[in-house]
Formats: sequence, structure tokens, C-alpha cells
Amino acid sequence: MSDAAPEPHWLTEDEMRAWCAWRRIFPLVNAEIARDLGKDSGLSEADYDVLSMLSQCPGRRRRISGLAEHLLWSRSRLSHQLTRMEQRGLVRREEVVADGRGAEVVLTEAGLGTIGAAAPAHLESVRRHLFDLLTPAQLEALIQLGDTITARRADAPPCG
Amino acid sequence: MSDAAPEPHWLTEDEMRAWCAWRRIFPLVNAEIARDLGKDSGLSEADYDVLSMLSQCPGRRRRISGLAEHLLWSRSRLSHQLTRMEQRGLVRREEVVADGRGAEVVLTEAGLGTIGAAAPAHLESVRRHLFDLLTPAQLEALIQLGDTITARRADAPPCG
DNA sequence: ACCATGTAGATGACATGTCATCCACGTGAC
DNA sequence: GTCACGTGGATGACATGTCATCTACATGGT
Repeated sequence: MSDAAPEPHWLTEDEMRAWCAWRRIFPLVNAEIARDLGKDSGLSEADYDVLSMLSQCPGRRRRISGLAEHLLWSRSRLSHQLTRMEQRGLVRREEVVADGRGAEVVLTEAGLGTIGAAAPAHLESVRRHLFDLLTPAQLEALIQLGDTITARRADAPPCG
Repeated sequence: MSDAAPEPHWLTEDEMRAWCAWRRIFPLVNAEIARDLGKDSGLSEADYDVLSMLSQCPGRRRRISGLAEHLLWSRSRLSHQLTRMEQRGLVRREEVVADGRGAEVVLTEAGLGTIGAAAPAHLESVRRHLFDLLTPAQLEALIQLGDTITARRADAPPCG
């Protein structure tokens, strides 16, 4: 048969390089930061995200599904994660009176202490593996990339 | 005690925004692309990466640890991945005569057909979820970010 | 030849994420 | 009231990744 398949719309040279950058740099940098975090504080990035979010919430508590949305996680993922963190005493679940279905997560004292102790080294690690490498223009470019890509999503939650 | 802990070196406003962008956009875009890929072709991104690499190798075969390095994967991860892919008939392992320890992966005919069938839709998906959103300047910025961040790594393998 | 050490790869236990499903409760039409 | 349906959350089965470990072979010093 005369292979009528249309030639796929290949990537340009630049797009190919950008694609490779995209696929490489995030896992690379994140793996380094995650390794530091685990070594310094015994926390995973997921742990840190949850603790960090909660520590900034009024009352250091939040509705579970609100937290999931904010983190862009599935409810299932968060539920599993909270179960593990609860077993380590970092957070606690509490029922909510207003809505018999709902529940909140609360940061425990231990959890608060943990995130407080972990933050400085983590910040330093983020600087060392990412921001120290970037020029101000590149920092700005990264922000713009973020804005552009999240712009489609009407409900993109704020930073946190 | 008089809390002599030095105030951690917090992120600036811009750095915070850049950090949020960093943490959000990659998982976000990749999840979309991965979902498309799975739906269109029944492949995971890991599957696609391996098939894509192999299809570009001379003889469509490669030493396993060379492939792992190139993908920036651990040998263990690749070994598990190849086991699964071998069970699906996408690749085949072969012993290597020159080195009794080593082994090669070979892309099977089925694997070649699979990657060929998957590529067009995948390319289209990558365009739709990423490149169509970016201006030429942003594309360039992404390339530069990649160069900057991988520059430290002397042995950063080429694109692929 | 012999032994210590290094490299290639496989493997098993375990951590984490996904999906489908389940249960309990809320909400609105009737 | 009650019945259908939506929502919040938990859970179990399963896919994938990590680390530690194991085997087999290679290599270099003696």
C-alpha cells in the first residue's frame, strides 16, 4: 500500500531542544532538592508541601478537599498521604460539625515543629539547586512561563 | 533560651512566584500529556521514552546501562521497566558477547510499530499542551533554562 | 593461579501514586 | 417524608519508583 499516512508534524529544532530541557530539568532539580530534604529532615516533598500549606492556614487547619484542590492533588492521594502523616503524628484529622460528611486536617505541635525545623535547610537547598543558577532575567522568564501555562486554568489556586 | 536561630534566608516575592511556577507547571502539563498518551496509545511516558530512545539507536538496540544513563534513570528502574515492556513484547533482552556481564535491549517489530503509531498523536499533544501556549521568546527562555541547569552536569547526555 | 575489588544487571521489600469503588451524609424534587 | 442524586472522604487493588542486596563476570595486583 502506498502509505498515505500524513507525515506527523515534527518538532522544530528549537522545539526539540526546549522539549528536552522540559523533560530533563524538572526531574533533575527536583530529585536533588528532594534528596536534600529527605536527608536533612526525613521528609518527602509531599510531606513538606502538606506541612507548609497547613502551617499557613488560619488555625493551622483546613478542609481536606480544599487542601487537595490547592495542592492540585487527587483526594485519594491526599487521603493516603494524610494517613501516613497521621501515623507519624504530624497531622490529625478532625470531624467537622457544619458538614457531617467533611473532615479537616490539623497540624499538630509536632508537625509545626517539624516544618519549622525543616524550612531553613530546604530554602537553602532550593536556592543552591535552582535560584543561585538563574539570572534575574531567567527568574522573570520562569515566572512568565508559570503565568502563561496556568492562565488557561481559570481556578489556578494562588501560590502558597 | 533567647532563640539565637538566624532568620532563614526567605525567598523574595519574585523567587516565591518562580518557585510556585516551578512546582506547578511541570506536573500539570505532564499529567495532561501523559493522560493523552495513555488514552491514545496505551503507553506510559516511561514506555514512550524507552521506545523513542531505542528507535533512534543504531540497530535499534542499546546496552542497558547506557540507556539508563541516557535517560537519567537508575539501572534498577530501567530493569523493572524493561521487564514489564518485555512481557508486553515491546522489547527483548539479548546477551552481549563482548562482555559476559552485559546485556542489550532490542526494540522488537511490535515495539517499532507501537512507537510509530503513537508518535503523531503524542507530538500533537505536546504541541497542544505546551508549545502552542508559548511565544517564541518563551521557547527560547525554556531552552536557556535547560542549558543553564544542565550546564553543571559535565556529562549531560544529548537530547534524544 | 588467586584474591580483592569493581561493574552490569536482576530482584525483593517497601513507599508512593492511580483508579475504581464504597460508604456516609447533604440537597432538592416530588 | 423519601427517593434520586451529588459530594466528601476512605479504602483496596494495582502500577510504578527507590533502596539494599545478590549474582555473575571483569580486572588488576600479587
